[in-house]
Amino acid sequence: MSRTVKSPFDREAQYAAKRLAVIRAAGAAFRRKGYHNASMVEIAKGLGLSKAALYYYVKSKEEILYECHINVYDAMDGLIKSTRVKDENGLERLQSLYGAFAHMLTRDGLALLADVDSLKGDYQETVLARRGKIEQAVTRLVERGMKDGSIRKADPKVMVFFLMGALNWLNVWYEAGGRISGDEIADAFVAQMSAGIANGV
Amino acid sequence: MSRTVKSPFDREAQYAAKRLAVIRAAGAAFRRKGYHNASMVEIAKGLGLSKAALYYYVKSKEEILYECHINVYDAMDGLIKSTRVKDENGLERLQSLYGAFAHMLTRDGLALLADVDSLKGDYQETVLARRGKIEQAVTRLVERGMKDGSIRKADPKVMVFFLMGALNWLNVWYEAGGRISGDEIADAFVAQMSAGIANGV
DNA sequence: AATAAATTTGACTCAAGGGTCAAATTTATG
DNA sequence: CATAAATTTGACCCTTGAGTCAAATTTATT
Repeated sequence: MSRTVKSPFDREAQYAAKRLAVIRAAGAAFRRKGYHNASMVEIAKGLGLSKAALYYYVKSKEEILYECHINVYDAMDGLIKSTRVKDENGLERLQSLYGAFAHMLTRDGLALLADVDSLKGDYQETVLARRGKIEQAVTRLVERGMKDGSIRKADPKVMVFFLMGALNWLNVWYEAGGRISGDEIADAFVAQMSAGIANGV
Repeated sequence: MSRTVKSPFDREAQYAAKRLAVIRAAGAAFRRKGYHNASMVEIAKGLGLSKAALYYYVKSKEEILYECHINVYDAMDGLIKSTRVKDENGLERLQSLYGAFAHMLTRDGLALLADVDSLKGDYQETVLARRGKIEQAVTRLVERGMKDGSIRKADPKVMVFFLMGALNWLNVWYEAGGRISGDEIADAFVAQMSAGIANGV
């Protein structure tokens, strides 16, 4: 029926959607087997395409990896903004944000990849910069909490690395549809995170 | 001088020492650039050798990666044994162990590598099994703590993954000789770990 | 149906890097 | 010193996998 929508927008949208599908599929493969162990042919086959077709949507394998990273960081940036609530203290905000992170990472499609080393030049710089931004935002929340007394005083950087580590590791062991649901993970992570840094006074 | 010690032991010891040096150097490179981005030629050059010489000490690149993993797990097993103290509750034991882990990982030479996916067959199975053993040991401590009341009740597995994540991430961001010392890291990690899981009742 | 644009592909090129080997070099031993 | 064993190497082979391209196929447009 309305299969033939012809707005000039349609073509681009179609292309963008397929491009995204390529990136998602590749990302899943990267997560499962690692960047270098997942070949373009495999990824293509998984989508019912030939390798050459992938290059119609994408410039290089490295670009795919780059996009995978950026997609997660975009999502995280979004969560940082959306969990910004006026009348909450540092700890409360961090709880919302951390829970949102955990929740997002347990949904299919988005995963924190480890292979930053496989990116070169600008790609790597940009990704590291983006990751740095996220860490900064989290660090600011922690510092805020230390000031308002909701978080105990300690080295904020180390605290944040500790917390981000748990998130990064999440994508290594967690598999969707397993014994534990994403919601449960998120709750457990928030609990453990906040107990670890809350001010016990 | 006593440069010419000739016990039949000497030759083997020499060989073993060099072999270990190869594995250490490779491990450092793997950590810095990732398994696939560190070439055998590079590793060899770093040791003032040719690539071919490496193969006198080692069967394959994969074997090196395997040994790197095993070395860490051996060390961890050692720490598990040495921190086993009779009259301590679960939380106290876990504090000792976790601190020992963090301390070890901030010393040069040993690092938790991420590239398990690059191992095939028995290599991978063994490494995963070893990692599993470590996680089990930690999980047992957590469960013990839940029974003796020192650790709050929750899903032990998730708790442990959270904690192990922080350790795994450690090797990504920590660089020896930086702003913070290994001891400080260890202390901070123990504090945050135990606050996160301690029983607040 | 004819034409043009968008997709897709098979077949190919090419570089990188792991691994091998016979020969050279160093080190120890009678 | 001569001989043997232990190390090391340069040159080479070979597989894997990323990326390319002209041609084929599918999808829209007139």
